[in-house]
Amino acid sequence: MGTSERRKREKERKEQEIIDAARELFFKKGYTATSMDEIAAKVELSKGAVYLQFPSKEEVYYAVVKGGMAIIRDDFLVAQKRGKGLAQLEAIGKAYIDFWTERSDYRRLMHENIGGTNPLESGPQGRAYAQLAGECNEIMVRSIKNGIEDGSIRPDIQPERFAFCLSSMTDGILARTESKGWSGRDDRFREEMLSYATQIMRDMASAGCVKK
Amino acid sequence: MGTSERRKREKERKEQEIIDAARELFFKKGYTATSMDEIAAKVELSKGAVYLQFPSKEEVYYAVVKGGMAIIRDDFLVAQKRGKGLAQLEAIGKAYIDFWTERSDYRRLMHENIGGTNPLESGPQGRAYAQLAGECNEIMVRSIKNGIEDGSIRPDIQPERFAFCLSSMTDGILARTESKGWSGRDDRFREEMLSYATQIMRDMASAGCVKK
DNA sequence: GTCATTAAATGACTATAAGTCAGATAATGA
DNA sequence: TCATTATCTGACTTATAGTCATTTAATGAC
Repeated sequence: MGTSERRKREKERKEQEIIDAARELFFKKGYTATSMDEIAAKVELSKGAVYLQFPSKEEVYYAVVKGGMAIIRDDFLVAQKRGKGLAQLEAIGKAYIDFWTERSDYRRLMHENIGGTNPLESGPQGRAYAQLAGECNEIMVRSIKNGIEDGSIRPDIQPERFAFCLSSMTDGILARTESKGWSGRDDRFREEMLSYATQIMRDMASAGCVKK
Repeated sequence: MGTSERRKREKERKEQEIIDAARELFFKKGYTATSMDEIAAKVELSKGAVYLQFPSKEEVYYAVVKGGMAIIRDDFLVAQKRGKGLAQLEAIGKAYIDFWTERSDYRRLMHENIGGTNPLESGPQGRAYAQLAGECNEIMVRSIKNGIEDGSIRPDIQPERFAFCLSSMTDGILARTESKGWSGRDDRFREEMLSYATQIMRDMASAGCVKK
């Protein structure tokens, strides 16, 4: 019988409905302010039924932000398509900043720090999310290596470390300017800082920048 | 009468006792896992009495981490004392990394993201904390300006922006390596990254690094 | 010393929300 | 028709931040 097959599809459709409802609520009210009861109500299910699909609220969160990370990954792949390594890296940097600038919904959600538990320990959705984040990192590292090979990036740059520092700087700026702690500036300020940060790193990576 | 004077001192002593108890518990179990009831029990007071001193758990948090930020500020002031601007900046960077490396207690606590609300809106303790963070930033900016004036730092560096990017990178690395999301490495990895990050920024700021 | 007034402290209570689970309901297929 | 299995329900448990009516203690005027 194709019954179990259909059941599986049913289950997946329902899972997607929950993710869609959660995304909408998370975007509107934030993660913490959204309750599982609200999500359940939105998909017209009981809370128990939601917990049948996701073991925890955190997993629902990762299922949602996974979508954002997938967009970033896809943008990175496009950015990596043309040009020398340095140009690829610049395009990747631009794609990253564009994403965070344009998708303020994802930005707010992804920087509303949850308990900060390890996604790898959260469950399948957390692992899928971490997987995508890892792919993004690999793409960046790949472009840096390309740049070193084609001579557009300084050979003494360490690809993995440089990529880590670069994305950490961006994330640090985003985290700070999101839950604006000390410097309560606006969107303009964030964009300026992101732009300045990429400029610094570009100059740094560029083969044209050497120690005298 | 010196009564109100004594009362005030009493109140301050009690406040300090609460902060001390909270620090110990936060260090041991983390912010989230520590309840106000536990803090109250530790100082042998009722929860209500604790709320007489602090309007919220968050304010207790800021009262505690304020201590860590004060240490950083003091270390920065010492680091700024001698040498040219670039040497000052390097010493500040080293002090920052040393603090986060040596004080894993403060590091864990200060990077266990709370709801991420604005300290300025939290209350007096939050404001005091933000004040100290601001001072740290000013010290860094000051040293960069010193460096530009004495010729040890590239004149085209923008002090405020550069300082912001530098500390954001460090914070970003710390945040990532603390609640290790994708790259579940160890202390060694964090220290390597922090060291690499400061090296990059030093090279960048150095007057010896110019675009060909 | 007495007592009204003010300050300090108590802890039971409220509110909120994540996660559980015994029992109800619905689908399947023999 | 009915046993079996899958799905769903929502009341319940647990945990904890924050409140507040009530009690207790200190103060100082007389």
